[in-house]
Amino acid sequence: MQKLKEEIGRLLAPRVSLEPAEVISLLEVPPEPSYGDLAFPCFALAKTRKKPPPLIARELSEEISGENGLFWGQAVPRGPYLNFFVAPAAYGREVLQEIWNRAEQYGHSEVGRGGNVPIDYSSPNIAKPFGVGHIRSTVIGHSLYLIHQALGYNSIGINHLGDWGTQFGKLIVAFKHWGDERELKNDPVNYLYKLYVQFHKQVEEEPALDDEARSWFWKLENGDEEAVDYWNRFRQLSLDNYELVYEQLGIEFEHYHGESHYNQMLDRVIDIVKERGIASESEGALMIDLEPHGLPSVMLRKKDGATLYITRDLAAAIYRYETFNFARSLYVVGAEQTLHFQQLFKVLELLGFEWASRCVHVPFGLIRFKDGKMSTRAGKIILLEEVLNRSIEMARQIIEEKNPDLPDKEGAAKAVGLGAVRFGDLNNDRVKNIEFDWEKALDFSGETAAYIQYAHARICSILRKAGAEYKTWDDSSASLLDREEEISLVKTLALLPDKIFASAESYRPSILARYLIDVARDFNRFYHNCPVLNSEEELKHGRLLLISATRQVIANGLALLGIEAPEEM
RNA sequence: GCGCCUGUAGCUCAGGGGAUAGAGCAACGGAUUCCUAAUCCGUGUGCCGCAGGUUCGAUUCCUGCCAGGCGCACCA
Repeated sequence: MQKLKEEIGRLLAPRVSLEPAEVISLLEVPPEPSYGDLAFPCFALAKTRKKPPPLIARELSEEISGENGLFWGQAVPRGPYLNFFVAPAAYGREVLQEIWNRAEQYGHSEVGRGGNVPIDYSSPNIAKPFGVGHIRSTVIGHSLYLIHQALGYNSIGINHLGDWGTQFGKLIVAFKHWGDERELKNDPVNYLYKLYVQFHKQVEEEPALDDEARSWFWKLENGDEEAVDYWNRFRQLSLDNYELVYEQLGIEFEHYHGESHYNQMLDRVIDIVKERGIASESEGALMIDLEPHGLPSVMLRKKDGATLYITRDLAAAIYRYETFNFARSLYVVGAEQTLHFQQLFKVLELLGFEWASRCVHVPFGLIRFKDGKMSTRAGKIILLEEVLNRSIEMARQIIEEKNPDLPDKEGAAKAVGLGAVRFGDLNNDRVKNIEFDWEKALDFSGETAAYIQYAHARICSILRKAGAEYKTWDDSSASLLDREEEISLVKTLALLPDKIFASAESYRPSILARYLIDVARDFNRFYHNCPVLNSEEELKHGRLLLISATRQVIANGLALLGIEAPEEM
């Protein structure tokens, strides 16, 4: 599509006294394929030419009627638009050949120029179970990691574990009051979670527990041996549990720098803030006044000397800059923390760090039940493990029913089951809240990962049956694709690079996810109307090249969403 | 009270100054001598939350309002 645009740009630019780049940026895709493939709107010319746009469109079409386009067949005026139709032979050959040549690299680029992009994602709170709420950060973050990598950035996955803070005081108190060593050994994470919930129930009757918890956290921050000992055990037990989930999801992090990692930097952060004179003491606490900037003030140090979340986040931000000198620094964290990040970035700016503008909060909506928000404290939560297992089980059942002779049922069930869960989090705009619904989470029809994976598997099946002699590039075969279903599929395949880029620039993997649905839909229409293996020799070769390119696009796209593309299912 | 986000078909959601506003689900009806029917084709539905404003043109941009969600100093 890019070459077509460039050609139109060169052609039109001198006739409308604009730069080719300006013409290209004006081009749009008509709402209806029958109107054409690219449209040049003439509204902008109306003022300078003092003519109504429809007349300009007609005149332009006459002016260029003698020109022969390489990639466009004809240019037809329609109302205020000049509509260009692609020349199927040249265009199809061009697109398919690019995919053929670049293969796994198709859609990738070097725009990132190796710039470091630390991505803070997943980042669960230690000693709390990994619920479906965390999966959004994990899945979206991981996809952004892969997408940035594909654009030539050096992605750096950081699991900013919530392994510090008052919650550890609470856990220690709960464990000392009600803890049972045997139960802890048995099922550590769920047991710690039980204690956490119990603490919050009990504190309503015994408010003193809160003070006790605060004091234990104070001890922890001051290196009390017993406190540190508890902390170490709770932390390690939780980590072991998370790693099982990450392994299942195929995710690895470059760094497991939790909040505790920044403890030794906190004094320096406080010093820097004092040096710049933006902090002040208030009722014994250290504050930064953000009121002049339209934000609530933040507290860096409590009156008892303990630090807060934002203090550690400041340390983390500075650490990331000093370590990675990043091109961008992403925080894939829930929308409920938007204010926190506004405050964080504002403080960085007040500290005079020009790189503050390169820090980006990538927020996402909550997962909710029909009757309200999930809450770790209240024990209202669905475990991710359970969702993943049920999803895989459901996929297994469907395979048993539809394709009982499949050789690798287990592999396919895993790919489809995990893909469904991931896709559910990726296909809608991330800022919207999601209502958790088992039926929807386990539905494999319609706009789902399975729809895309199925198209991929069907293509693989056809390619397996085709002889080896078709596994070569052939110019003339690739030029034969002129049916509507073929052209429309080719045009969709041409969009992958744009979609990957757009996903990165807006930090929205949903753009890529939705695009892959379009690819699969276009393929299915083609598949139902155009026989491949039963076609006449040269056309058969051309169609094999087309579906081979389609397979490549789906495989490349799904890979960037972290979803497997099985060859059979 | 203040701030941020959301409001599009019965449901879940795409789209995003311009050409008749689109998918999936659900409902109903069709398609398999043929490459896996997890598919495809057809049928119906919209004060694009409300009211103003900018514009040749607004569902899209601006302002106000309404509704829902989230957040607002010793949690993370």
